[in-house]
Amino acid sequence: MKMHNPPHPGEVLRELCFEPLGITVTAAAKALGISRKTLSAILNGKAGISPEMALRLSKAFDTSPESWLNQQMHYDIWQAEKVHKDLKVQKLAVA
Amino acid sequence: MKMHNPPHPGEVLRELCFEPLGITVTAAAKALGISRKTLSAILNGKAGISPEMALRLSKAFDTSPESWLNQQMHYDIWQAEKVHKDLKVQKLAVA
DNA sequence: ACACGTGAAACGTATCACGTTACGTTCATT
DNA sequence: AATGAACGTAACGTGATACGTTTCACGTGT
Repeated sequence: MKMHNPPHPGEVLRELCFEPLGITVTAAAKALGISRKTLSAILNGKAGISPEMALRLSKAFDTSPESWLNQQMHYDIWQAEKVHKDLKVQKLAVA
Repeated sequence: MKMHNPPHPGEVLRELCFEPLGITVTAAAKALGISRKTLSAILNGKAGISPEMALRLSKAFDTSPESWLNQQMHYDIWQAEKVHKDLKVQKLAVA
């Protein structure tokens, strides 16, 4: 199973949660208890979703922290695969 | 669904992958292309599994990076819930 | 007794999340 | 036209974390 260019979790957040609610970034940041800059960075793909942030989102939107961190994980793996294409690792388990 | 004290991914690594193979930490680190210290820290719960490390493990053991980062994610969430018990967040979505 | 593998600590570097403060732009209301 | 809200962004500092090299102390086997 391949992942093709997974979206940044921040974009998903914006499109799936914030835009439907019509809430401003400023207000949302205040509700989440974080700074506007931090939220802005996430929504614009400049920052990832930390475990603590996943907790906040799960409480605000009545979801699971896992759902947010899973997106972040897939994004991170995809990024890591791009950057570390030439990763030389010896096989340790029998084939 | 609650997670009760999920094990540190490093312990799982040690018990499920390294002990059965009877490989030394030094040799495994060399095979993975990382320092012995870094591997030691992971196996002893002093460091987490980074996306890049998950990639290395997946190549060495013919598994998926997701399986490793998933463990790390659950561990991180559990930790975050312990530390940030009193997280005041306003509900944003309708109940 | 000596060498080797191991765990762990100290130290340095790089990256990243996060906060505060500040600036410029755009848009809407006055 | 002017005021203020909302937004993106930059600078700066802090703390956490991953990673490396070096070093030290504890074992075990030769």
